[in-house]
Amino acid sequence: MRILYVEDEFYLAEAVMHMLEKENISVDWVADGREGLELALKPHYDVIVLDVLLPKISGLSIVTAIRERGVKTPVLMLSALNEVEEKVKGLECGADDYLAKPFKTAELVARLKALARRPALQDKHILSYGDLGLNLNDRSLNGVQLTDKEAGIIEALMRTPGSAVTKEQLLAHVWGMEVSFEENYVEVYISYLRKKLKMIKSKVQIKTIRSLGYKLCLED
Amino acid sequence: MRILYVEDEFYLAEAVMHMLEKENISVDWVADGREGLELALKPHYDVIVLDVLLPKISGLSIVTAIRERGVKTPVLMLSALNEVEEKVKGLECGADDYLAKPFKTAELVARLKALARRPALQDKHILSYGDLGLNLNDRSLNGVQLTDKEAGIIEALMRTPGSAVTKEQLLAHVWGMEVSFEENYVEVYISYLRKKLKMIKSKVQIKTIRSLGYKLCLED
DNA sequence: ATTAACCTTAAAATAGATTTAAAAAAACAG
DNA sequence: CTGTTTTTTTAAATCTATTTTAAGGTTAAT
Repeated sequence: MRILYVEDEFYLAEAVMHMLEKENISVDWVADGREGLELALKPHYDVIVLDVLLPKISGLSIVTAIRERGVKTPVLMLSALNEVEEKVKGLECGADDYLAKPFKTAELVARLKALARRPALQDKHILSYGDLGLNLNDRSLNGVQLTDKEAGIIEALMRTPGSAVTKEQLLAHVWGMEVSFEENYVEVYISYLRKKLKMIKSKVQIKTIRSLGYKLCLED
Repeated sequence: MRILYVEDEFYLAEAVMHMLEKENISVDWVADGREGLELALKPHYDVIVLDVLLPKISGLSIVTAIRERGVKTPVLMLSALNEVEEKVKGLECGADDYLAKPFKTAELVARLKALARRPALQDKHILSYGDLGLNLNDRSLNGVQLTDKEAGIIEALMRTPGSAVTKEQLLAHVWGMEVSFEENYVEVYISYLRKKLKMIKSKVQIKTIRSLGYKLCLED
């Protein structure tokens, strides 16, 4: 099992890492919120453990941010005992479990195992493919805002992962039946989307299949 | 310190009571939900400890019921490890802390003391997001007074942190179903609220998602 | 090489959002 | 009750993001 551990108290972090490694859990430790967020966005971890109070970006903000971008890795929050409000907020933000400080390492291990075991929670308003997460609630793709038409196109592509979608289908899905095939709406919006995918630095690409349509695929 | 302990597992209850009495905590133990509710309504206790699963009336229902009747005694919920949904529900219902089973008695004692120590929670309804705190009692946002409609709008946004709320939802929430979509009430009040957010110098912003609605987000 | 399909871009048009101010209604104080 | 103040509603002017249109450049297939 591999976890990401974001914690700014050095001695605590060291002690915990030592114990976890005995349990055969490999730990990536960072002390800084910003760095933590960056790593948390990668899909490498079985569980992410976040301290609530962190330099630069709080643990709560990290959970919110990664959940908005469709990252579903289980999150365990750590915080000083009795900060009940923090706890509630943590769970509301999308954390999966909570542990009050100070804690027994044995309990941490038990909870980590429980979290790692459980089936990846799927959030129904997030559609994902590769490293992309489309939030249908606020029309954002990995955090960047899409317009109505952009979201319509990428949604259609993401709902049929791997297989091609014709231009006519896309037109029908986003603009409705009545528009003529003459218009180049689809080409224009595919171009806009590719620009945004590049901006996100996604590994997903929109591949054109000439005289047929488009499909999503992974780089290479 | 005196607590009410509602628990249907006899052997667990006995063990816990034994430990707590050593700590000089006097315990009233009942095994039944209905009886538990009756006692919980009395103001005799420093803390109420509730198992979630109980005969007749669940722990969750007990919290809801006593909070509705204005009882402010701190509540600690007990439930099997990893039932995260239960946990969230428990806290939403008005419980103050949560402990997963199985637990170390030492931890239970620590949390009981923490709960008993804390100032009687005055039910000042405060909703928070980022650096904002909306006081629902006097309709003030970080000290500045809001009007009825302003408060209604920001409340709806703050209750779904991070996710978008449509204009129709806002209209329905603040003005009721019957108003037509033609009116620009929402736009007007969003404008007023932004002015007040600026005045407060909050880091929270109201982001518009064109043709969809609004959501709260942090600066940047 | 030719041609049809596709890509990109930028300007024009539009739909939707913002801001204001004034009128109407409601709340409040004397 | 009456006048004053605050809040809500209405409406119009302004602004802006998104969509549409259009045109010239690029690519791939025969």
